[in-house]
Amino acid sequence: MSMANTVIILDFETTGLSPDMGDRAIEIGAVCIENGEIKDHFQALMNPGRRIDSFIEGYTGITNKMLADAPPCEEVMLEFADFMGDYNLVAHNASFDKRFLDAELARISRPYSGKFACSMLVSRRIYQDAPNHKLGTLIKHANIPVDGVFHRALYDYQMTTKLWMAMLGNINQHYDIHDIPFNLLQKLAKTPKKHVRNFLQNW
DNA sequence: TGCCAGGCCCTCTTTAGGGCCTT
Repeated sequence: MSMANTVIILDFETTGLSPDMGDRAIEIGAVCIENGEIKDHFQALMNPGRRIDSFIEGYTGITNKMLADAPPCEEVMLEFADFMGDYNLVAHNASFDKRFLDAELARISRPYSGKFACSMLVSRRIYQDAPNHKLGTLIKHANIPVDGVFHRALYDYQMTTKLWMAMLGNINQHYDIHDIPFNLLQKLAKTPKKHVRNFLQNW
């Protein structure tokens, strides 16, 4: 198995926007993708040790009752740390998920060496004419079918996975780049939009 | 329902401000 071709796509639901302001993770959903195929997944609610407000209940679909029965953050994050290992990571607006991953893993003293790529930054370059680059909008823009009942807390990581696969397929198809390496996607996320075509054509 | 934070990105820019994304 090649580590370079394996990535973990993840999504956190949290009590708010900033771990520096005391916010905690309340759910983690993740998929392990190896050579473009889903190999494993991880999904768990976690109890942050205090009640969440009604906005977060409505926004995520996660209730205080659900969290009361969930194991504590520390227990879930230990299991997730084993799941993610040192693989590279993908998230939609990765700077957000990275802050929470760093904060939660620091609490249990679990360092990791995987690097992040951001599906939102890549989408701003691959789908430059999308109305906006919210996850739900991109799913519609790319004509990606969404199966099952939409429930944000449980399905965002699956939609991110479908979006990520669609963007890899787009690059593969339009630029004939096979076995797209992780560092291509990291560099693409920093490439000025007007230079994206040249960047990919000259890869 | 979001004022919080932070990185990206555009522009009436770089001696800055504000919108986009994430919960």
